[in-house]
Amino acid sequence: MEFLTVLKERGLKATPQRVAVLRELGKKTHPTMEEIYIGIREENPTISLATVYKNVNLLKEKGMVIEINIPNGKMRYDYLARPHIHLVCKSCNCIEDLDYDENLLNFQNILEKSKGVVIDRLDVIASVESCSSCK
Amino acid sequence: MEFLTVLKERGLKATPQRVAVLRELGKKTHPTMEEIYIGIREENPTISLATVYKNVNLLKEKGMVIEINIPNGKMRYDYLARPHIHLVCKSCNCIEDLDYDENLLNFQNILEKSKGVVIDRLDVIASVESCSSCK
DNA sequence: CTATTTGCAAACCCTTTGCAAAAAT
DNA sequence: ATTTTTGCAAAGGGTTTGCAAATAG
Repeated sequence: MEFLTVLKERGLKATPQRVAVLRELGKKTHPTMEEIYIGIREENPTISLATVYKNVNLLKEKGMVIEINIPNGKMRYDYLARPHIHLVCKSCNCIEDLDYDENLLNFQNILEKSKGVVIDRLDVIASVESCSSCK
Repeated sequence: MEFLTVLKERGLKATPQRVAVLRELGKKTHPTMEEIYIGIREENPTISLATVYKNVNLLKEKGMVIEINIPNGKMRYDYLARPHIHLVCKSCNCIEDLDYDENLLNFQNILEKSKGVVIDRLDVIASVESCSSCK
């Protein structure tokens, strides 16, 4: 299993609960804490919500997971394979992952030069009222 | 006063508390709910925190105020004169407003065309570890 | 005069914490 | 054997709500 290696690399113990959290986050669903909890409970009915919180936060600190802070919505979480941005639809609540494009990289470079800073993190959330999959 | 007109246009009553909320948000400080409350109390010591919440949320619904959802930080609010993006510094907690540039507009256009959507809102938050004003 | 808004306190999330038992290395 | 992690229940923090009194238009 890929996750076992990834955890070992960061010096984290591979408990069944932790692996389950990673597995849930690995699905392309961008779940909330609650949804991760509910998802895991189907296979591991004894996991506690507190454990989910602790693990997601730990994985976030280790840079393996990011928060997606959707306008007027609950916090969602995503397994971070590589940096990407999010397209969220207010009608069907779907979230699509998109790669950075050239324009966004240009934007970032110009900003870094003009302000004399190093951008550590660029959160981009594009919100639409309805998308192609919800009509 | 500008705010009185703006409120009237949206059919909202111009209570002293509401005007004070707008005045606080008009400062370039990107305050939290608590900070708005504390700021107003200096002049209007009887305002309640609940009233601040109610007003900020109402102004948000009416499109006069936006939330700024900073990674790992409290929610901040901003009087929305015209759309802009935010450069936040983790060291000094400052937030600088920046205008959209050509690259960002290109990015938005391309995304709209390729996905067949209309972007209703584009939240861009660039985070830096330290900025020019905090060394 | 009527509809909205305020302020208070209680209720309501969501999230974190302390700690003893369990599990991983 | 040592350190980390779990699960529980309680505490914490921010936000919302219900309602009577006050205020704006």
